[in-house]
Amino acid sequence: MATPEIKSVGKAFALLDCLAAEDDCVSLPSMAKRCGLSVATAHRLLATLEALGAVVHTGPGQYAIGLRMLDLTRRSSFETLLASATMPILSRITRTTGSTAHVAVLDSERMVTYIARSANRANRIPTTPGIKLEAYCSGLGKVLLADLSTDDRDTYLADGPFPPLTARTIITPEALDRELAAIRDRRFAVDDCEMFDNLRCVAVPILHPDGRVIAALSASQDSTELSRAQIQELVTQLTGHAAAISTKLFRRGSAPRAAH
Amino acid sequence: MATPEIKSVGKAFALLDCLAAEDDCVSLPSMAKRCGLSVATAHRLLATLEALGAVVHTGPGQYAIGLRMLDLTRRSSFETLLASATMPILSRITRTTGSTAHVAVLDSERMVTYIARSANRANRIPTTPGIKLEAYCSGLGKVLLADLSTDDRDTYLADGPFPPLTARTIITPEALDRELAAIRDRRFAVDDCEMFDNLRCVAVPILHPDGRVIAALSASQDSTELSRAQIQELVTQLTGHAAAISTKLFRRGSAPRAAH
DNA sequence: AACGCTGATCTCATAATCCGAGAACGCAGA
DNA sequence: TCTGCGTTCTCGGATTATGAGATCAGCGTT
Repeated sequence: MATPEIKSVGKAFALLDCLAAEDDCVSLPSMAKRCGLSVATAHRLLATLEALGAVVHTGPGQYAIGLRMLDLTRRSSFETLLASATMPILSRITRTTGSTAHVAVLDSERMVTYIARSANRANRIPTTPGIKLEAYCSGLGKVLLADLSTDDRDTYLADGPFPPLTARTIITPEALDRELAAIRDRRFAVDDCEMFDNLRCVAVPILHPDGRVIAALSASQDSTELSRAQIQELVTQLTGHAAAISTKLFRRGSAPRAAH
Repeated sequence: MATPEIKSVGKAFALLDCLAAEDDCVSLPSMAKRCGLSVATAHRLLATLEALGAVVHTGPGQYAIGLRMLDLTRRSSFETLLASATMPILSRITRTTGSTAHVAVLDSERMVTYIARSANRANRIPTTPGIKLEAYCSGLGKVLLADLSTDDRDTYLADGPFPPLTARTIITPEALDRELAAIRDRRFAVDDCEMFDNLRCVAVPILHPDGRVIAALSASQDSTELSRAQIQELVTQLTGHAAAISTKLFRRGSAPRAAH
């Protein structure tokens, strides 16, 4: 049998969810009902959470998330979490395929922010965590751009320019727009020596459960070591890893038990 | 007997504390030891937290705070928490003393940011939540300035100027420095019609358990209704309320049980 | 290739912990 | 004073958590 779950902890988080939901302050009985708990149990749990500083009881019918919760997340951010969650997987990709692997997100300026990487021996890509590079010319960037809203994408394409970094760089807004549509269609991007000569790269999206692209995962290799024929297999592998990352990040097991 | 605490929840938070502590990733056995838990128990709790998304197991010896924790605190901030925790107390102050009551913090520009207020009927003070006013001329501001480090205080005093808002406003850096020293000494500030004519105000610090001043609490009244003789009694009341707020915010009951 | 290490996972009987209905309480407004 | 709402408490019964140790899995070493 799988490891049994501590039910009290799940209930405590159900209550915390209620408090974090839009309505700022809720009463104990209403939270109890929403979480399928008896009033007595909800009270005990809230009293415990309050003693721990995770919840503050500010008055009748008023509970709120406490300072302790803020302290616990003070050193965390989506980026650092993504980095630590993906590092082991990046290492495995490098080990099994010989590629340099990257994870990146798109910032508000439409630049690609590199979150983490695992380099192979022949790595030539000058990425360090936190560095920002142009989006239009890399596999990661194109995957991330492909999921922009139509408006945002049009703005990006109109803003240009897209200077050529190699002979194969996509440099016209029209061609880039077609490329992004193709990427949305097949759910992965290929950078065929568009950023560096002789460097091929495959990138796939990392998805939020709601379908949004929240990050991208890529594997790069010298074009002498990654033939076009091998690309599809690499895509399959990366897609699996991307799904694993998504699962790891968003796993959420707390179906509120409906009381009789 | 007082409400019994759900022990599992306390243990879960002890583990979360380990993860939030400086060292980013720790192994299960080391966390178990640090929290005084058996390996089996720690494992069960971590598995539960992982299923809830509160913790991510990124690899052997690597656990980290999960996305769920970020989601729970997304809508919270110290300021909103302070506001909801103090509102009921501000109301009570207004009810029992007839004063207008305020809570405020100092921002990075040394301006007083008003967090919450409860106005009496004759209120003339134009404060709304989030508004920022000068610090040198109010009770709240002076309490907050008094706790600046010597360097920061000197910088503030040197930066000036301090334009007079009434005939009693403290306008020279020397006098303000002396006033702040006196406030540190007696642990409360009085604004004797320094900001508005005929408006007296008493302010006390709200303290972090480590002694730092993190916010201030004030009560203001028309000088015809608050004689200088009544000030000391008001201070006593406010001090009690400030201590109650501090307790409410920082309560922390999770002594890790030392295993035999 | 077998070894030893570290960390993670599982098993199971024991007993400690948690549960829930309902009653009582405190407070505020009608 | 009465009513309503939200909170707090009580207590026996049983679900639930506990912990030592065996097992498993991965990795770097001898």
